[in-house]
Amino acid sequence: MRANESTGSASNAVVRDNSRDNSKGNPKPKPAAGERRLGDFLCFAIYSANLAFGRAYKKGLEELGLTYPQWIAIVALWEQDGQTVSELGEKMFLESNTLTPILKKLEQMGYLRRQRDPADERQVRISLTEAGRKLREKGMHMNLVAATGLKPDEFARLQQNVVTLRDNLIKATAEA
Amino acid sequence: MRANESTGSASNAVVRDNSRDNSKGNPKPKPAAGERRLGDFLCFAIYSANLAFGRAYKKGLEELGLTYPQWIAIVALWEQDGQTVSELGEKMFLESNTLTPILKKLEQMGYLRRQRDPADERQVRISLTEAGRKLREKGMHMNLVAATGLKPDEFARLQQNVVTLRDNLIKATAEA
DNA sequence: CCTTATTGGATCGTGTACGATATATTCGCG
DNA sequence: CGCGAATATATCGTACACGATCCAATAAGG
Repeated sequence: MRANESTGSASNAVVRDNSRDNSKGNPKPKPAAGERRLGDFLCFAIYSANLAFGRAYKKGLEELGLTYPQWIAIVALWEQDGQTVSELGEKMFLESNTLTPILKKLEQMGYLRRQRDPADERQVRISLTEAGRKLREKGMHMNLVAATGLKPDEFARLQQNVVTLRDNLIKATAEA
Repeated sequence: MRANESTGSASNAVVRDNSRDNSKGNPKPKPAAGERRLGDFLCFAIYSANLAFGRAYKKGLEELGLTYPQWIAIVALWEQDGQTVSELGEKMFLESNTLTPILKKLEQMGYLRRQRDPADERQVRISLTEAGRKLREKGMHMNLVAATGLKPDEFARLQQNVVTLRDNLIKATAEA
């Protein structure tokens, strides 16, 4: 076994502007100065945080027999029933090509119904079944606030910042 | 005939019992106590922000002929060459089952080499080729800071908060 | 040495994401 | 009314994520 790198430190973010310590590993020899490392990318922070959320939710969702996007769809439908696919897609930031398989799966599991709108047969309206609503209740207990290690006000502020970030990105992307 | 789809029985009219008829300007109808709406979930904010980042990067990455995870791998390898698959996985928060196909693709594209470590043939060491390093240079210009609509200090603080959140989640998940 | 356990990657199956495309339905306009 | 454009959803191909599992190479223990 090689001695030099069997337990490499996980990525240490080095934010240059307000260099906060977070020094827990040993610094590795850096190839160059002045270039951005992985830890400097906000997009990577979000990306990896999303993976981390997925893993944190996994256990609770397994008990429900759902995946993460499936669960989000249930929550979104519980808020308002009878949404069309594209309305749901707006909420979830997904399009029909992603949403349709998820919805078909959930329908097959008996948690929702998909039916063409008689007034406009192009549209499909989604409504939770009784089982679907029950599922939403059962998932109510899943609360990861503690796992985030954030105080309630930090939690709320961070969420608001991320939402703003997301909306700005979408706007900028649409304009470009 | 419609494409295929069996949207279930036709016997049920679309019932919109909790129809909150999203007319613009209405105050948000209050759900029962303790019930969180989609917008209240930090995990959903992160999830959708990640989607938004993917879309924002898409254009720039297309010019490089890379996907988002492929690009992250290039950046991570540029930081330190000769990493093993699992070391790279620690940085990217991915495991071999996800990483191996990505690395094989990048190898096939000529951006990196994968070779068994002679000292321990179980390990595979990854090193960027010249083309791979050039690619990293070419991608250097991709900068979405402006698109985030955040001031540099806000950007840095948000990133640090997300990193902390991620690490707390991982810790909490590992402990559970 | 020989056997067994562990480790590092790879493979497989399922489920998202998403661009490109297909198809059905409705709309607009002559 | 008829027909092309627009709309809403579905399908297809590619590429992640990830649990489960397989395999080769090494470590561990007699």
